[in-house]
Amino acid sequence: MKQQRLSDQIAEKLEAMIADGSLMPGEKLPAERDLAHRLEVSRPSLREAIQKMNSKGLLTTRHGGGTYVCEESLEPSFVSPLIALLSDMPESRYDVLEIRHALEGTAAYYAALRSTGEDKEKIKRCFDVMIKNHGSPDPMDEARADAAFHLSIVEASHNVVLLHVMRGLFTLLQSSISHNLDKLYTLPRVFEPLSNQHERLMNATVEGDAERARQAAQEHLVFVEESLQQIDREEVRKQRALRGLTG
Amino acid sequence: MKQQRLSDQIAEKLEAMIADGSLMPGEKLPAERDLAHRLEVSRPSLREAIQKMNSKGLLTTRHGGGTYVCEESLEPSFVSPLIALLSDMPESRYDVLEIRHALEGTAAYYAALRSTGEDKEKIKRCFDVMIKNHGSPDPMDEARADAAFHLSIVEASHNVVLLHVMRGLFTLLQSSISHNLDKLYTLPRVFEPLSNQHERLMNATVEGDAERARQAAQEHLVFVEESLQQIDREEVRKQRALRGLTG
DNA sequence: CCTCAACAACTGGTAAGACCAATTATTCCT
DNA sequence: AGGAATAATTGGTCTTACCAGTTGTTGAGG
Repeated sequence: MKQQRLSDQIAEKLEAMIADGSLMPGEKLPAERDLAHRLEVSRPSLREAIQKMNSKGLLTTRHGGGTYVCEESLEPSFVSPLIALLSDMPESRYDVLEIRHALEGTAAYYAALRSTGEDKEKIKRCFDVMIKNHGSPDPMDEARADAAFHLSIVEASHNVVLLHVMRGLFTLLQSSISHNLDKLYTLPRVFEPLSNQHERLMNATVEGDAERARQAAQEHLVFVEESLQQIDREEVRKQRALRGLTG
Repeated sequence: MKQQRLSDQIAEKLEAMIADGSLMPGEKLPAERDLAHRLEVSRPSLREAIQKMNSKGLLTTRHGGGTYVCEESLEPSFVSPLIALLSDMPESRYDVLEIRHALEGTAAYYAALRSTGEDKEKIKRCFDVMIKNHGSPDPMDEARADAAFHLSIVEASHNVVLLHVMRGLFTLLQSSISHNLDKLYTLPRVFEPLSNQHERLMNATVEGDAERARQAAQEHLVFVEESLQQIDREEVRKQRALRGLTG
């Protein structure tokens, strides 16, 4: 019937890259000249596309600074109102874990079925980074590496909606990590089994054994949940001891 | 502290002219070269402004024909950009179903364990509304009632994060309903089993039988997924037949 | 005199190059 | 080592030119 404007095609391509996760929220786009050359279009055409996405709220541009994928408006709509809530009631962390328990099994299952060679390499890379970051001075580094590993598996499931949901959940978790979650990464007796679980999950996924992958993910989450509960219980005991001393 | 982009200033000026009636809906704008000269700006800048207003739905442009003020525009369209992105890809409906498949089972499970008497009453009310709305002139009514029913169960699971996630997913589903999803509610041979599944899900939940509730939810989602695939296949076949007639 | 096809003059679409302005990273001096 | 001047990078704008559809005119043929 008709041919689309070039700027529309460009915008569409960029939007698809955002939707399928190739472009992360907050990520910086290549420079206009660079990107125009790589997409084999002129700079004005690329600019028109960027302007359009800009007015849609998908990109933000700072003069001399660069163009970025907008993160606020791309946040899954459920996270922002929840962040405040989550820091007020720490027990809702278990709510997040319940959801992960349900979702990560499915993610691992489909990742085992659908992952490409590229996906598998990324999963292995994330695993290595996670191992390397153990014992880092900042526990957040380890938490981020952990999240990146799990998200690489979600990405390999090739379910774009799932990817955005899980990203939102991890954002949610990391924004409230200061409570107790960081302890999970520092306790030595926890790290060993955690690492083994991660390895089993990775192996089952890259080998394409869907059922084993789902199983591994679920066992992992059960362990995390139990460990957290234990940490919380110890925390409560410590608080009580302190109150005993002061009162 | 302004330093507004020139293209934004131009767009603003044009929007003001539309707002105060200087430019009537349907009216043709001067040619780009002409207008650029009259506004004392370059043509690329003017074009960027036009592109932006184009993506806002304020202007329409026909190659070689001219640029016109859109007659009837300004639908609210205040959905999140992410939702808009994902709505454009029809296959994301199946992504949503995969996630629901994982989540609703868990939701039903915990709803059976944790729901209060008040929760159970609300679930029953939503079920009745759903039955009553069957055959409504607007299929969207039925879709909304369906969503409300499922959300009432999620609510009864007393997992606030899960509730927010599922709300987001239903928004996503409803925003892309026009594709095929509405057919799901209109086919008579689909309604009966759908209704039975809903009833089994409700009964298991209010009776507190967690495992049966999870089972019912999962069977329901499997059925929905299969039905949708079948509808899509029929749609493809119909399109092929049409092409056969015209070609 | 009317019809219609070819042509000419718009109009928007794309491209390339140049220069300005703001930001960011680097380097050098104190 | 700290901070200011500077160089490199990046977005913002302009000019020019040419391509591609649309529209209106014109002129030849009925």
